[in-house]
Amino acid sequence: MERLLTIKDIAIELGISISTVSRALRGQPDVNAETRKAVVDLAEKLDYQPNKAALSLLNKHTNTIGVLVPNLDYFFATAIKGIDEAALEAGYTVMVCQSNESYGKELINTKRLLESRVDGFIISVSSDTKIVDHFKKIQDKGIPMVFFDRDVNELQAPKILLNNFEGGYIATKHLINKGYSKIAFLGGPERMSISNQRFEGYKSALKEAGIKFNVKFVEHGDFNQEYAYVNTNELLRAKQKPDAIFAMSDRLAIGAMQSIKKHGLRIPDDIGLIGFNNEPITNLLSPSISTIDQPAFEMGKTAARLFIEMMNNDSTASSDNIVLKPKLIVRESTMRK
Amino acid sequence: MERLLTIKDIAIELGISISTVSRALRGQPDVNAETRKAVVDLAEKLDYQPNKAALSLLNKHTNTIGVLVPNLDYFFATAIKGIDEAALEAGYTVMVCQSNESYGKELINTKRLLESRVDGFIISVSSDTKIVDHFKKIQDKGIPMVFFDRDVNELQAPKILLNNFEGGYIATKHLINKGYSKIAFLGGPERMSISNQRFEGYKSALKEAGIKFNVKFVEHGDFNQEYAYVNTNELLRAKQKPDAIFAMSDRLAIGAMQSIKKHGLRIPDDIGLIGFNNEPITNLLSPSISTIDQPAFEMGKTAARLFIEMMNNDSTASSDNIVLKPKLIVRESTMRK
DNA sequence: TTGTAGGCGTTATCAC
DNA sequence: GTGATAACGCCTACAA
Repeated sequence: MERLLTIKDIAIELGISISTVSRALRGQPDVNAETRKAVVDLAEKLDYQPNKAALSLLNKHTNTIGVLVPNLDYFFATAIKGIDEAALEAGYTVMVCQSNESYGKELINTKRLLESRVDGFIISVSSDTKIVDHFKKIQDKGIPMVFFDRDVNELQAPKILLNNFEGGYIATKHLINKGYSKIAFLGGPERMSISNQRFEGYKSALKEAGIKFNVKFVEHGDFNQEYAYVNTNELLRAKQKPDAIFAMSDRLAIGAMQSIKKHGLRIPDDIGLIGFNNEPITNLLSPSISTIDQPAFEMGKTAARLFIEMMNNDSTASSDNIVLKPKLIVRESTMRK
Repeated sequence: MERLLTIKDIAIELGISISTVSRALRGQPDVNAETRKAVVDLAEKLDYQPNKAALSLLNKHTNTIGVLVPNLDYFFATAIKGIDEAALEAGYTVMVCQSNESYGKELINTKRLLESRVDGFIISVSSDTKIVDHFKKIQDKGIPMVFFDRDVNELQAPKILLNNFEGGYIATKHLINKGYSKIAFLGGPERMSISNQRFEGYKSALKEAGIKFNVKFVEHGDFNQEYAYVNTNELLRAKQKPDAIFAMSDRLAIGAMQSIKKHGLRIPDDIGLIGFNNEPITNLLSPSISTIDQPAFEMGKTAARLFIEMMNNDSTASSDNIVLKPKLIVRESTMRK
């Protein structure tokens, strides 16, 4: 790589000292107007860009936030937009890494971000992550971090979460209100906090309605559509068939929908279906899928703001959780006559 | 931010010199085995991470690729996965910035990436970008860059493109083969290369089939679904109605579909519809939408590989375009009996 | 108003 | 085998 322009080059060109150039460029008061103009003009003409690495070495901060996400699907892409916006406002740059739901990749990314000396982290852990020592180490170093969407019980750090329990509760209750009673739950990986919390909400709504919880109506597994398809097949092949399905994500709901259609059942008449996330696609499918809205953009923005606040107050220890409210979105897939 | 551990700390702790620590950590041969072990163990224990900024200052490179994309929708998210994968293999880190299709944001991002001293750029320009001086400046500095997906005629640089002309051609030809003849084109912003190339392919297919090109069947506009909805309304309200629509993106096709349904027309019987991109959603809608597949992951991976090759050969001037082939995906929306 | 010197974390080049 | 030292690009006392 070519050597890029430095203030030294400008100084030499102009026959003045480096410090004067530095001062002129940063608008310090004690610089002769002419000198300043000469410097600024030349810098402009030569398209000078300060070297962040040098700054970072000097200032002990990079003005960079490391963002760790499991993937770039609709939810996270939207959340990142929110993070991006808030970060930009505050003069921060964002470095995004995706783990692809893999613990190993998350580890590598964490290391890289640490080497890049990001000022802090905004994290949503991979579903594959069982031990969180890599995050504990970050904390030990006194580097602030904020978690969002996916909770990590083992870690004391500020978290921006959705009230997943409530989400599961209102989804299930909605199904019950619509007259469904044999409600199945399509979950994510067993240990996943968000999946489990939604599951608890589901059970709570059943209990409240006096409906006995039935283990046979519960399926757990991976995060993808194919899995949901297979598991729904199983539910529909069983002797005891559900008359409604609450899927813990829209992706899973779509997989379920495909299975239901393949079985020749009608939604919502034969079987009700509700998802979670309010991905735009749920409104385009036929029938459109009822779901629980999760304010992705707002979550990202809030996470970034909280992070920036922490940076400003130097309070890396804040551990207040911010819990956002889920919202029921009723569409055709649960509108049984 | 706290001061992070440095090799100096390790040196002091161990009562040896900084250079020895450096050598030990980097596995240089001329270090006493015991010394090495002491250093490595302590570094491990204290979770030492080298400071990239210092390295970068010294080495004049950052091992970082700046990636500039218009957004994080399905296509770009997938392409970024490809870039990521290839970059990781080669020891590069990726910094992703999205312009939100805004020229101003693209400018800011370019500047930031430049300040971060990325070793080079992988770029897909915003649809809003009319002048490309900011990219010319990068070239002038001798920093390598690779473009993908969206072409920029004014710039001489390697590009990974889809054969958009061919894509437009095969999409239109498919409609013609299915018996449609009054085929409308739903385009993106007027100046956009990809939109225009697809448009040319469309016209070429019409001509070949002896179908007279009709300006009234052409709509241009923004990139989003709502726009496509409005413009399709217009097409369907006109005296001369099309019997098929070729939308230059799946997003637009979805907007068109909503409009068609609202008008009470049946797809594919009353009106045929084909999109472009092969977003997964097109296969889930009812009817499923025929489309043109664009190998997003491969494009990203190829772009990154080309970039890395350029870095290794120090040949910043290569300007071979790599043109990938589009593939027709036939689904229900064009399967007229 | 301007210049000099020291330092941020790391490596490379010499010397010992 | 190990240790000083200079250098990377920049900023900030301090000195002039």
